[in-house]
Amino acid sequence: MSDAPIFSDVVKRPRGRPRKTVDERDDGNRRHALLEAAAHLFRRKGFSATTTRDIAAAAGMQSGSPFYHFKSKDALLFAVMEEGMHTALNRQRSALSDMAPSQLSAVEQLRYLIHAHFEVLLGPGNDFVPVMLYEWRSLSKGQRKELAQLIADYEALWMPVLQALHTGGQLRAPVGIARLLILGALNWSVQWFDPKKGASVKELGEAAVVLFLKES
Amino acid sequence: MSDAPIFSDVVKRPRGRPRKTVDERDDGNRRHALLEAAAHLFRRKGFSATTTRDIAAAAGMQSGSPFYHFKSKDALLFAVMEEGMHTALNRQRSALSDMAPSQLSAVEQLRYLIHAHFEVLLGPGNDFVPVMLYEWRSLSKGQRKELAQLIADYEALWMPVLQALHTGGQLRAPVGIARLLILGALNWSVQWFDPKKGASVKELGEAAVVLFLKES
DNA sequence: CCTACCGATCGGTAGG
DNA sequence: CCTACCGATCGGTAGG
Repeated sequence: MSDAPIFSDVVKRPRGRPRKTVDERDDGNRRHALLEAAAHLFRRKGFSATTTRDIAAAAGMQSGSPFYHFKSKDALLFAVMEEGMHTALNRQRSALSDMAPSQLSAVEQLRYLIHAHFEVLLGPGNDFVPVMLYEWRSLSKGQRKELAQLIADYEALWMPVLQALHTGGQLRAPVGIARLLILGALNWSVQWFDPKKGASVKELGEAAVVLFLKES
Repeated sequence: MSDAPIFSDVVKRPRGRPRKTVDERDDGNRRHALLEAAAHLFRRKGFSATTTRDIAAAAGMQSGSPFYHFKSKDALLFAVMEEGMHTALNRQRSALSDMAPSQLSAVEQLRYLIHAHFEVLLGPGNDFVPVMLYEWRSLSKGQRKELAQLIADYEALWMPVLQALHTGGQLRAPVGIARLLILGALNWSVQWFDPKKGASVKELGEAAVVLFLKES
């Protein structure tokens, strides 16, 4: 057997995992693998109890490598939450624009908002939003302020619908408090919802609609 | 002034903080000071981000002293949660027994349950129940199992009331899901409630009653 | 309940 | 993105 390499590029990758095609290059791919791993672990064990070594291992890297992609553990948490909020906002905006042409009733609009909210929250493989909901205290003041804008945008989508329901008599509680209580009821579901038993996400959404509205 | 002690017990306490009366002895006092400090810090920073040194300092002790009262940091967390659940259960049971003689309507019973729940959750200086609600994942399997019984007892107090409301047509969602959604709406309030602004605990309770019931 | 301490782990970095 | 490593911190303990 000859020691001489036949193709020069054989020499060029002596170590590392093989790369199937040119399109699978590491661009933002590795970075996002870290985000997925971080979201999963932050949710399961909490931010503080998760080590950057855990995250690195889950993404198939060595212990120091996450810091090539993120400045700090904090920055990783922030990036997870930011992606979670963008997912939720995009999902909700497309839900609202879908129904704009048909001019649905306020009741139907709330139904859409609730179902979309549950889907983002409880859908398979979406750990980003739960982390956003349950690790707020781990953020710095500056990070909170930045995310607060996205949260305000999200809540603003609900207000006109709730206001219309209040005016129409289907929602009797004060609108501001109603929003907090309703979103709380929905958000708390990440603590107990189990897709493998009990109600489905769809059934859960319908139960919520029926619970909050005087008629539906 | 004579150097000779008049009472022999003056000699018996050469060091330590002065003790006002015999009744204020350290018995379970120091232990409970640790529990209070732990509850406060676990709530504010989370279990994992709180060090046993933080807790010791907040209780006026040295770093190793908490382990004289508790076997481990885990045991401290468990004790905090257990006390939280006992507080909630006792509060709710006395609320229910208060109204038994007068035979209130199911609507009034739910009103009592909701108000009592908010008071325990949002009342001043009660960090025990919030820790119970938000640090569940930090417990071991065995600890979870032990607390699950107390939680089941607590939830069982709500079921007959919700069932009666469902039968009476004031609550249309399935009773099991309704309980989860309602308690979720209430529990989430620890994330946003601020006694210094917005609604009071009482107003919040009334808003919740009005939100969930078809008539009230 | 304090003093003094240990072994382990953790976030992060230099230099490639 | 890996190797090798540092300084700091942490839960817990022995012995009083």
